[in-house]
Amino acid sequence: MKKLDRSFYERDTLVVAQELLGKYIVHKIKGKELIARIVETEAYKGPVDKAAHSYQNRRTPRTEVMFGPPGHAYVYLIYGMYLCMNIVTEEEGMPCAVLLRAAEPVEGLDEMAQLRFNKTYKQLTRSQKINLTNGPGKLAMALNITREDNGLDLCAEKMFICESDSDSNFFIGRGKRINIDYAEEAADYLWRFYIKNNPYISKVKE
DNA sequence: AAAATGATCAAG
DNA sequence: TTGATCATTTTA
Repeated sequence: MKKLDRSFYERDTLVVAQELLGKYIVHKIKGKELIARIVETEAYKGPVDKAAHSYQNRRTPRTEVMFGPPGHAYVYLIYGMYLCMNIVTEEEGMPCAVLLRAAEPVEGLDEMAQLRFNKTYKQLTRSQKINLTNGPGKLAMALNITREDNGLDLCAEKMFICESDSDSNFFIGRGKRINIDYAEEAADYLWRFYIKNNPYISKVKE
């Protein structure tokens, strides 16, 4: 598997969000590799996007990493309990990112099961296996992503994204982003992307 | 349907 | 300093 380099991320956020589908996120943890296949993403284009934390280039301690170079992790706490994993995109100074919303567990299944449910993978119910990484907070928990990972360079060794060498044969679905009702007209942008018919995409309320 | 839970940020 | 808000998940 070949690691993506910085030029992959230094492009339009909508393109990066779509092209991240089917790629593998790898997190090295205590000599083990936790690996999951990305199946759902959302684009956040700060300068023009009312849904983004960095809307109108709002620069605060939290949004600072999005102003930095692409290919870094933007990790933040949401609802007081869960972390969301994003990847900074576009050129330095453009506060944009892609939220990783869901993935398909590939390697390190026992570690993920432990992190999510404090069980071995074998002990999980069918429902729990599906629920390991099918939402942004769940994904971050299963991959052991923490606040310390905020700002981490994803072109380095600890955590990175790899090309899929197989299974890049899928259709991409597109829809409105989730839980951004406050964002007025931006709430209707079709900036959420997912692999059609993949069982690990997040639950969407109708 | 609603609780859990705490950082964040703009207003006062 | 305060308090509303929140790119969610779980439980009931």
